[in-house]
Amino acid sequence: MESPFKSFGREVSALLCKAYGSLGLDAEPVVETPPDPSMGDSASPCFNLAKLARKSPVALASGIANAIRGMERDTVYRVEAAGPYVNFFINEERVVEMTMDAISKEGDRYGVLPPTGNKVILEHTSANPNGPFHVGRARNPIIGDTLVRIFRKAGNEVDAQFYVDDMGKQVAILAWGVNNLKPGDITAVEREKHDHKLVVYYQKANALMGEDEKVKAEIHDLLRRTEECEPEALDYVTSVYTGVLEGMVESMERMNVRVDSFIPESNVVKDGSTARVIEALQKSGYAEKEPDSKAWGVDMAQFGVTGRSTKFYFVRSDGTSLYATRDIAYHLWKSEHCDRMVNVLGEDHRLEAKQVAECLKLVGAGKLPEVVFYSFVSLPEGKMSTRRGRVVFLDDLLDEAVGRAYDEVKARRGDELSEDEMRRIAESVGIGAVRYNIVKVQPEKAITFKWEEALAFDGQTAPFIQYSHARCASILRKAKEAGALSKPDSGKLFHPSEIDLVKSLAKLPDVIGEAAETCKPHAVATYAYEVAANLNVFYRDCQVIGSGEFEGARLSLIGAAKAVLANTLDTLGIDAIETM
RNA sequence: GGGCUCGUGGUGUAGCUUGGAUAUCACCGAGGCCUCCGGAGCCUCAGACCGGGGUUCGAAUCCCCGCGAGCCCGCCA
Repeated sequence: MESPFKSFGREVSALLCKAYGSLGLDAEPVVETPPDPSMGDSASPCFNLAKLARKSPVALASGIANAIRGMERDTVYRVEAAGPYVNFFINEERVVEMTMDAISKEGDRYGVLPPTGNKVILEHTSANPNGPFHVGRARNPIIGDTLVRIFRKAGNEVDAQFYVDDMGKQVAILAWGVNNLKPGDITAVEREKHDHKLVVYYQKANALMGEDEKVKAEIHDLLRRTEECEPEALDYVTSVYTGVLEGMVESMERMNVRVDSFIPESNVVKDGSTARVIEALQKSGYAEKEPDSKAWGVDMAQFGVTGRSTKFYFVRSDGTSLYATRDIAYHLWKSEHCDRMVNVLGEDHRLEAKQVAECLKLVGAGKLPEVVFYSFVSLPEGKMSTRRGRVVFLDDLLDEAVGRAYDEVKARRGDELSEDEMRRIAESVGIGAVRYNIVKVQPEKAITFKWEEALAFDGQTAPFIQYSHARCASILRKAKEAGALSKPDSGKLFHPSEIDLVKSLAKLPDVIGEAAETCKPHAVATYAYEVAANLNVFYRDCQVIGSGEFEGARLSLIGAAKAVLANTLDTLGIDAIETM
């Protein structure tokens, strides 16, 4: 069923078109949201009509409003001319009825859109499995997983894919290090997780490679063998990186991030698709061979790329493929297995993504990926750098957040909750705070990591939203204990705070749909806060339990708000807890 | 040198796609609110569209020129 605001929006446009017609105005109506709710739910400015009709916008507005007042209406309750604007007020009774009805029918599934029949392959994280996540890299799984959840709620079948770079330099260095260095060569780490224990081998091997020609030669030999997909070489690196990957998966799982498929890069070499991509590019007419070399490239200048070098190579002088070549093959494969491709990439991949996209066109791909780029997270003292030891590991951030959440719960409710309950709540609150803090900001904005912001539990944060949800749960529990028998009656909802809350609940399906359409996870984060804030205002203004004839309606409203908060939090991958 | 992205109160941030009325919200700061369903809450006050041009009746929003920050310009990934 269509959401109240969608119906309203369509009706407003239709009414305006009819009014324009009856007044002989040949123009496309403009509809916008007024700055203040007291001015209505939608508005149409009449400035652009002034020239056309040779009348003042003020006169036009009142003429249009008068014309519309005579028309039959459904969700549009009131039409008013206010200066040069025509303001439309939604029929609040209908909004309440439609929304409460939908929520009571659909329950937890309210906000889940009907199936689109589309399959979406959403690639995210795809980090080199050579060490633990730091908070910069953590932006990828959080944005990615939130998008996965958004797309699922928007009615799509989604495959969340992690493209594992098993042929690259990073894993080769790691593998060499693990197999050639002794524990005495490296500095010990406290954490038992494999990604933390193994990354030090990578770091040491990386350093040695720069000093020792023999090491460099051995690593390059290994790299050459993995690039040729020599089975022993691939097994060799795989046996090492799986340990790191396990550690990374563990961190992701702790954050409620789940990947459906791990696709090793070597797949697209083994199955011959990379070779086919190379051939297709060579025949495309846009590629050229380097003289006296097997190397091939496409000059990207013809596609608007500028800079010191515009040449994009897809075959090396020794005839082997490059990372981007294989990435094209991978994307070609994806394009044949889904209706929509979405990638979450760091901003450093912008040029590569452009090169891949242009080449996909050249080889006749049916569709191109939609890419969400995110900017990097830096520290107040500068760029994050693993080499210089200037990093904050994700695991440390999660531990710290959960620890602080634990202190908070213990201080508030230490005497009524069991140790186990407090631990569970702390985990949900701490993890939620971290996820929300990262996802609430537009991906393309750079973030400077500050502990006090990452660990904030009040204001626009996950704990605030979780708290609102728990508050609903608490009221419903209390009502049940008190044996509240009041019948739901949405006709009894008319306090302004009740209406505001219902209006925000009504938006959920639109918010999900729009977030999926525009790939904007932060829109859901903003919405979650809006609902929670409206809930708290309602809570302040309206007594629920013991409110007599209003009790039934208000209990339903609390139930509806709880369902929306739970569903919205779930979309953000944050636990909707019953108590905290 | 060239390109891409970003720039909104002290700090962080929404709005920018599709120009429109008084620019959203949070943190910090100042002041206030529990005999009442959970104070991780609520209320009041203070404070911002990087600069300059242009388009327009109208620009945070579109265009151009600057400035500042990030990222990229490898037969690496």
